[in-house]
Amino acid sequence: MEKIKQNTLHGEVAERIRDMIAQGTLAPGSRVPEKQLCEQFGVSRTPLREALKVLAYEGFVELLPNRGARVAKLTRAALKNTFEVMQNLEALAGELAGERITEQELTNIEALHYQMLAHYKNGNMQEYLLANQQIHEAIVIASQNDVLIDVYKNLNHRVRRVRFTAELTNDYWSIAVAEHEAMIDALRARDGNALSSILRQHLKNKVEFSALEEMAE
Amino acid sequence: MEKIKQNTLHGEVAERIRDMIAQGTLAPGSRVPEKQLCEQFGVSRTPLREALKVLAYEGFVELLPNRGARVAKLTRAALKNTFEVMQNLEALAGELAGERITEQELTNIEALHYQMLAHYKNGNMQEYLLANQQIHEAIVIASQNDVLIDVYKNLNHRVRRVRFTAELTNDYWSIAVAEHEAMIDALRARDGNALSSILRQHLKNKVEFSALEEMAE
DNA sequence: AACCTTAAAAATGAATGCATAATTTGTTAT
DNA sequence: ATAACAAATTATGCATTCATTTTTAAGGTT
Repeated sequence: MEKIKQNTLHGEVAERIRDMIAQGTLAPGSRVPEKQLCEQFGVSRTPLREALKVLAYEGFVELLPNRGARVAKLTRAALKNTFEVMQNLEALAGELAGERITEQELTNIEALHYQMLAHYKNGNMQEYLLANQQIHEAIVIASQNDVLIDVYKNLNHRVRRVRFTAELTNDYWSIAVAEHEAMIDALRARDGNALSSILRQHLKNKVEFSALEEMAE
Repeated sequence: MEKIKQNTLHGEVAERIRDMIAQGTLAPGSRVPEKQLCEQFGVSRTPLREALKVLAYEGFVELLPNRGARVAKLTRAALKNTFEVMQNLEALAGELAGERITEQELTNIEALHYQMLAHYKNGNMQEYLLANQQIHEAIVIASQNDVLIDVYKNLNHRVRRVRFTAELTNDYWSIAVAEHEAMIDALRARDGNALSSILRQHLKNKVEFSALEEMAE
């Protein structure tokens, strides 16, 4: 995985810790050992602690006074809540994208869509999920609302671990693909309202059928 | 104003800086002088810098590598985007609150509502806006969705400066009060859908009529 | 006088050091 | 043997210090 070069040390450290949490190297509920991570990253405690403050506000860890940081548990309730919000944000994004999407963005999403279809035909679920994810992100970006984009990305970050470990049943998979077809149609027609309701339904199905909530403890 | 006791120094510092930004003591676009603030608060640079990392994530300041922190400008576009998202989040909150609000929460909101009406009758705009704000927050809390609550509070924080400097025209003010009446009715009936659409309209009106977007530079 | 170059000053980013709180370990008493 | 207490170890929170970068200022050149 190519890593985006962060200008700041604490930013780099935060990114590394986020990865470790997403990959499960740092188990949920476990404490974050400052000293050990410092040695591992070859940095002092100052930038590491700064990174922890940021991660705390992003919801990746929780800070207990005089007890350091613990990896936040992604409880079932938290996952449900996060999806509930993301669902709504994507619906808003769709609505706005209908009015604001550029030709180039549309072309790009279409390309991703066809790639995704190919992965579906090949039964390649990992690649499918990746393209799928990129399409959803692209729609959010097409909303041209920076605040929406930021908030969405943060929430997406928090749940990315479960997003890519989901198992799709064949039945649901075909439904999802059909819904994606409808999304593309709505985008081409610049029909924000249609796109919005398709997205809302799509994400509701996703949570229901892919048993995403089962993935949290 | 009573201040909530923060356990951590950096949390306390962050709160103080937020206030300074909200009150305009730290002007938008100006740099945040670490040394000066350290002396003023009587703390060292470490907790102050930790606070700045948090504030950057919250959108109050922006961090430039090797150039420290600058107070983020609340541009008109950013304000518009923020309201766009908040509007949607409140609509979602209303929908959920319809299903989930507790008796006690409802009673509390009713009480706030009557307080607000009193301030309206007295023409006390500051107090009105405060009660208004508390009602909106209470509805969001009644959604029982912690993620939603967190995101909403953060966005609300960012725009609080303009929220309380808004000037309401008498015409709009009476419309707003009527909409609030409808909100209370919908809540009492536990009608999430109705509440959701009332909130959506209410917030759209608020932005339009109170000329909130004019308040940003 | 305006502009560029260069040196001094100030500010930032990160490492280290110190005091305090929490955790672990070892001992003793029941 | 288990539980409770106490000492030692460890980790955290904050202050201080050091190195690097940026900003400011001065002096010289055109």
